[in-house]
Amino acid sequence: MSMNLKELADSLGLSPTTVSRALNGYPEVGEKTRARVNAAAKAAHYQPNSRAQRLATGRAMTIGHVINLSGEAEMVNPIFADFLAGAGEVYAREGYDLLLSIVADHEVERAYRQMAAKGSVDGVMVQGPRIEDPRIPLLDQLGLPFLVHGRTGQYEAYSWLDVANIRAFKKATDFLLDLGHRRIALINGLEQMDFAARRRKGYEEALQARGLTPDPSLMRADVMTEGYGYDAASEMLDRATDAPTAFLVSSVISAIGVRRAAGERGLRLGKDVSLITHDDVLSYMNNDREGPAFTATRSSIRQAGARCAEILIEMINNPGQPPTQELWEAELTVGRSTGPAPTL
Amino acid sequence: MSMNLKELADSLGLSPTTVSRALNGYPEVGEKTRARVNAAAKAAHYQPNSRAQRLATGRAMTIGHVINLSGEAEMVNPIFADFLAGAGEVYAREGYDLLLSIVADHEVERAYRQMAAKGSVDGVMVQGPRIEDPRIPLLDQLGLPFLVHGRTGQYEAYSWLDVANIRAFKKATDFLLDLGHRRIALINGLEQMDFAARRRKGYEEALQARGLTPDPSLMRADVMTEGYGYDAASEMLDRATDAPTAFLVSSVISAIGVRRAAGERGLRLGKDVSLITHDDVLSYMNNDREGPAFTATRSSIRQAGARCAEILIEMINNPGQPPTQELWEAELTVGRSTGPAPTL
DNA sequence: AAATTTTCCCAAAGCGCTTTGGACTGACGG
DNA sequence: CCGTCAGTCCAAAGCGCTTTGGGAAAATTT
Repeated sequence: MSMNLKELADSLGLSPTTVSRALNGYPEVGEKTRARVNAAAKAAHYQPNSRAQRLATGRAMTIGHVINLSGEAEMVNPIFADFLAGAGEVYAREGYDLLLSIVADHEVERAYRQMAAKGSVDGVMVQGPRIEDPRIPLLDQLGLPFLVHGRTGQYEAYSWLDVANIRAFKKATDFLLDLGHRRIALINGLEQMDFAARRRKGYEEALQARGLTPDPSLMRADVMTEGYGYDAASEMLDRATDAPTAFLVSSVISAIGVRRAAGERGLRLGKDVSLITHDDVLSYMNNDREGPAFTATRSSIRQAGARCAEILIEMINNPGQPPTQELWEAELTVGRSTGPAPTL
Repeated sequence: MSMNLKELADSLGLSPTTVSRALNGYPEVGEKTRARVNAAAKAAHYQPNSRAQRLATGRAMTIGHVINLSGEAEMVNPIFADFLAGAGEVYAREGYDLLLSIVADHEVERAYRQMAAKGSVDGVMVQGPRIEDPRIPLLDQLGLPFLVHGRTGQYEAYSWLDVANIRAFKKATDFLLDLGHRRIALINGLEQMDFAARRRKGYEEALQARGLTPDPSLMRADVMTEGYGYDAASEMLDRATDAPTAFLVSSVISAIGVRRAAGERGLRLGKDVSLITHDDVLSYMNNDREGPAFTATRSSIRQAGARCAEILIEMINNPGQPPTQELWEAELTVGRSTGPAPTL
């Protein structure tokens, strides 16, 4: 057991009250005394017991992240790791702990209710919102401060940070159209995900603006694994007629699968077939060695995590403010995976 | 604010003592009373305030995971997500919270010291141990129960769970040798990592057992990104003489990079060049659609996470026991990425 | 029927902090 | 010289739970 407040106070000949106030920067304590206390605390490596501190202050100094395993395979979305890294950095700086709860879909509600009832967090971060996401009204009702990374369709008054998905995918589609591509496939995330719906919208709007009708047979939606990208691209590329000449992919991981499918068929990326992917700038999937391999709409998930953490802490410290909403643009970086549509 | 113990007790005409005991299963309470209390607690959705509970019991009911960002790029190792998913499931089942701290290398010690001093965790999980890992003596000194996923060279008396890396890579190398390969490249993890050292040992032992001398120019060690696998394989495959005919890779992610390098050169996996990878069975990198794409030594990181959590909780509940040590075998599953060595 | 034990419950004392409400200085103005 | 007022410090009361040490009633023994 390490030293506690009372022992530290005794060793200084002061009361716990004064020592506590000195350490927490309250004004009712003499400057020489404060200096003495700080020195002694540092020397003794004193750290206030967080369990006691939390009970006394009524604050958990903890932010909750509930991550739901998606699909039957109960997959962990790999972007969570980078998002957490960004957010965790800010939490540490601000003295907050990060409570992580990884649960199956049907356990999510219980996890939030429990966090609220047990008082183990001061606020929660919501990731990967659906178009209609029950978590938003739930958290509203529970009175737990929360920030959504992404947006959801139905509600208005909540705080969020999102990338401009519609504009990003519109821009990407325009880029491919300008290169002469007309049959562009969309390898998207699950349809109920809000970001996927927005990206599809951007894609469709760009096509329609040029008088093209989106072809449902070129649009796929699923959990974005490597295998999914491979399967979807394989099927499309093997078509006798009307195979796509370009792919628009929602994740670097699936893009790798698309590249594999193309490679196996002897198709060179950027020559025989083009590909643009959304790039979350995942640290272990760096798309930027000697120039980006994939042309991509990019927006760092890690920076988003950091900013989300800042906003949420701000919300917790200043309750009762109107919602914060922040929209980030994704930039289109041209890599080696795009080129003019092949002329037959 | 939700209901607290005192209010619940008042509503039942009982003392907080009795209600607490009833809920926690102590024998000093009548059966009818206990039933009444449980019913009322359920009806009121009563959940004990965890801040108070933790202070009173002196237990944090929390396990700490300190994840260090590796390398200059401060990368998040993607296997953490799956490991956490496995462990998190067990924690939830056992009523433990998961405190996640993601910090740069030089902050790791501070993170552990703080957890110990502030009493915010009952134990910690150690991942990715180095050959000489300062965390082990540190945690020993701090008196914090800990479990290591992997092993470390220098110490004896600590608890760990590890896969038999030497045997796994020996088996994989033998498999390639049996196929006639003689120039086998090793695309390994960072040298200071214990698992990487063991895998190299297995690889070298297998070669030496056949009278072959390991060729340093065919051995690489780095953080296992996709780009690293691509670069290493590209360089080796472009050699005018003595290019490898097979690759042994420590991670599916880097294996994807190797595959890309081979593909770009028109080399077919399993025909022109062979590849065996270690497969942590990451959920979003499924290597098992219609038969495994890669021949692999596999061991589920997620199952390891779950088992690690069980062991650690066991250790926390029964202190003073001798260390638990568990060694898992990795199975070699044959996929489509291996074939006989090409005859020139 | 008295003595003992068991059963079931409660009052009160913590857990280690923060925070409220004084109390005691010395300085300062009238 | 007394009253006022900052300036410093402390005692004590929580925060919401668990746990120790009884105590009264009921059950059992003698």
